[in-house]
Amino acid sequence: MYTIGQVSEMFDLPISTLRYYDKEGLFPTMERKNGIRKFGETELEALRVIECLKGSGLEIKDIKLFMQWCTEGPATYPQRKELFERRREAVLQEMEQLKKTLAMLEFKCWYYDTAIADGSEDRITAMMPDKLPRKAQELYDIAHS
Amino acid sequence: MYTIGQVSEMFDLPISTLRYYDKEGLFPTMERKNGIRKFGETELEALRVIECLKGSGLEIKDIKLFMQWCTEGPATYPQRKELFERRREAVLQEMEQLKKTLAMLEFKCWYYDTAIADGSEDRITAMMPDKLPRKAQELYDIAHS
DNA sequence: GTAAAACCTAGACCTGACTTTAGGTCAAGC
DNA sequence: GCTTGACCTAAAGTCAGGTCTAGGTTTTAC
Repeated sequence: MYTIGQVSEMFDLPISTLRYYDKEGLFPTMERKNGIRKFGETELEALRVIECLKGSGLEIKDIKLFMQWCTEGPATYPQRKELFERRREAVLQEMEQLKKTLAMLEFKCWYYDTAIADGSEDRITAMMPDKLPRKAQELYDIAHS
Repeated sequence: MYTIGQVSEMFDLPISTLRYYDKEGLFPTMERKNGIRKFGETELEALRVIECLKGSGLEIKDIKLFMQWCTEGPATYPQRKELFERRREAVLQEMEQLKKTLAMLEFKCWYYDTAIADGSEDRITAMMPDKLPRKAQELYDIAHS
């Protein structure tokens, strides 16, 4: 069993954030001793899941819902499974989007490298949008797809 | 030249958001006619860059700074290049993080699939943390790395 | 030439996710 | 037993990124 301060160190999260999560109902079965929170294995695993679901773009109030399901036994396994399935799809989409963002950023890196070498953007703009060097064209096409 | 309503449709962004971007200084050279905004090619390209930089996690006030540089000619090419370079690194990191998130989500999908089949989590928890089936173990290890 | 649709501004409001503050309680070391 | 550090609560404050409102102007279509 850990205190809030120990958990704060372990997860590198401010104590205020842990208390906020608790207030929002993210640790529905956490115990206390004289008012002081006792974080057990359940809460540490909850925190791992919170970071994961947050990273997938889920809101706190929906994470709370999941934590609630976890207290309701096997009957909620299907809901929980479906939640992770949907988050998985959201993350895959986000990754696709990031690939385009990355292509745009790399295109812009090439763009400014070239502009610096040339001293102006004139030569590049004359090549746009479809007479760029192979590598640059590929990035441009991904970014604008 | 386009009106704010046309641009709103083209980019699927609320008109209020375009006005907000303008107020925040993201279109520093936009023209007006009788007070009415005229979006030109410069502004459309600015919007593409805004979406890209926003997607990379950059804040509006920093995007504004970039747009400012764009009005200052070739002297700011190096800053602009460096900005894209840094955003590129941020996005690569974000992608790494998302891979872990995805592994966790897929692990949890497997977890609940198995729990549903078993009717309880007992058999799984007995296998944790390092006696899981190969595929599940791989996901678990990535997620907890 | 007039009505409706599309535009404008300033400023208030909203949401999510914290963070800070003020005032108090608990526990560990001396 | 007392001080100090770690804990507690409720409630207010913060910040980013919008969104909405009220009241007014401009453009477009008849």
